[in-house]
Amino acid sequence: MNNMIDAAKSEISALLKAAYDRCAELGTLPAGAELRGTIEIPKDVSYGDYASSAAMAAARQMRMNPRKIAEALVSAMDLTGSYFKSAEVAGAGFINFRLGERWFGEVMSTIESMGERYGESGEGSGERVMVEFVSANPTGPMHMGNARGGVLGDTLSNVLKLAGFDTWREFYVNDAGNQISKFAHSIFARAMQIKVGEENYPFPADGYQGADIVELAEGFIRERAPRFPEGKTDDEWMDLMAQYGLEVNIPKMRADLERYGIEYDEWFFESGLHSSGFVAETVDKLTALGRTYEKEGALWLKTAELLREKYIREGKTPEEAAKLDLKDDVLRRANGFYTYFAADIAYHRNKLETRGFSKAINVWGADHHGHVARLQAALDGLGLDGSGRVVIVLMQLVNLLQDGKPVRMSKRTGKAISLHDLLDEIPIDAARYYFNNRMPTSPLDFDLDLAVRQDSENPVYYVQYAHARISSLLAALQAEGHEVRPCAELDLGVLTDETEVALIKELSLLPEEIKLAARDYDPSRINKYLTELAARFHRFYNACRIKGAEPAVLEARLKLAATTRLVIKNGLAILGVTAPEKM
RNA sequence: GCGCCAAUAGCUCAGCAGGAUAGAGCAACUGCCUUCUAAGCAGUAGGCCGGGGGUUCGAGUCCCUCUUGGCGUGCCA
Repeated sequence: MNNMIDAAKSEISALLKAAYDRCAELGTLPAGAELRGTIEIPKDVSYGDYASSAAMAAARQMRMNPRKIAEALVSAMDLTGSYFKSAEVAGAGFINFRLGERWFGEVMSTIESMGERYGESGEGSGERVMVEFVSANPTGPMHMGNARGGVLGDTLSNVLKLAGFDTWREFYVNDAGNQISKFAHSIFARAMQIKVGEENYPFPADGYQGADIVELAEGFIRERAPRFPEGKTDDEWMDLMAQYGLEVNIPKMRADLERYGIEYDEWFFESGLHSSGFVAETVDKLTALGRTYEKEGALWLKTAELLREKYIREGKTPEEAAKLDLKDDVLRRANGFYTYFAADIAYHRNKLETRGFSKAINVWGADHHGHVARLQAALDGLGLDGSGRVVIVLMQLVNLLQDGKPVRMSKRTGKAISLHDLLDEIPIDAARYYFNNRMPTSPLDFDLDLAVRQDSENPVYYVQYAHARISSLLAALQAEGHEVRPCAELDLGVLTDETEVALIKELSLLPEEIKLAARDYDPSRINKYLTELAARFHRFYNACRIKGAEPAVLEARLKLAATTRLVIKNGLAILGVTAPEKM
């Protein structure tokens, strides 16, 4: 088994069950009970390595004092050949287990045999899931929120893959709809201003103000239409401008993301859903299912009805559901165009039905949370179980700070700091670590002055330093003729210092951390884990010298250091952060 | 009004499907390099876990309620 935490826990379950069966047979405990209770790792090592609360959980059912139950179980327990060297009763009825040499040896040999794949598990059983993230509007540069979403989506994809899911990364390109029309109008206005003078042509009040729009207008005239505005209607020009703008912007986005270490399996274009008729077909299907109605020339989705059904399925009473203040949504405007919502329903139908992903996982900014339940309910209405299969990871927004004060960001006024600029300022490793350093649900303050600093203030260096330190250590010992040898040739039982034991236990946690990060859609756990792992190593390093130790101890410690380096490297790889040999 | 997310040390945040004495980093103070990288380590100090009820053998964690803050509630995306 790769996950030595699971291995230890399942052995405890088996030991407890065997002990209980024996007790029931002997009559020391009442028969017919089911053992429950948690098995956990106590915070305080003086309580052992694992603790079971089974006796306390069984107290009521057996009508016995929990301590008496625990004592009966422990005295009937046979630890011979197990991972544990002792089990004892403590506190109100906890059974505390202490790990023995066999378990520590297996942790080391598991990591050795798994190598770069250590951390993998089969939780996902190969299930195909899509992670859609960033999906920024291609009408301008990506901002700090996209920078966070990019790291979150990319890292989450890595975590899911290691947890056994067949993961697909996708960028949804919103190349249709109102934003694009506004984009075209903005470029058109800038182009006119170039031709007739800024004061002679008004810029639309809701247009994109950024300098990038002026550049697009200049580029368009230079490369595509030196004679603009002659020869075509305004609408024709605008179509060409939108097309040109996307042709320039999308490769730029792709390049910025690649520089950031993010690559997608697919860039999926919204326009394709419209041109293939899939949006219209999806809306028609909802209509055929009786889920729409017409009002004031527009076609509406009965969102309120769908949401009430969803909430009742999830446990609300019909009375509670009836009280909620819910609104319907327009799918097709009075002008005949489909809304973004209609396209989004079609897109998710495409993910789940056409392409058959078992889950559609989306990283969204928290400001879109109002759409989560609506989208799920709409897909429920199509019979696709949107409530179960559409997972939205809501990410709180980024507050940019400079000189300790918030910087107001707005794409419309062009005052945002772009991802592109950020990557010019801050090392990729620091940015990737920093943006993944908080749970998605927690707002993130991005302190420009702090992130720019390339010193120990930046937590990524703490982890990287441990890796570099080990690398140089291994090199120094290699120069003296000491090679890292396989577990089979070593006596790892000599690793008895508390810092050594604590380090091995920490090494065993990576697969478990990945499993939990995947379960909770929270890759920031990996940052915390790596910080803790690095801390355990630094403690070991300060407490135990390797050079000059007894040969058997030296070799075991050398192996421990090399194993730690591998685990740090695997962990940093999940984050897309490099593991330097030197610092 | 309704809905979503939050509230834990001076600051920024952890707290793993409810477990034993609530943790880390930063900031403050004290120590540790003639020996493997001091971007490191050891230690001191710092808390009615927003208030109040409830469930439980046991609550920072679950439920209800109140208070405060962020966000949302478009024929925008």
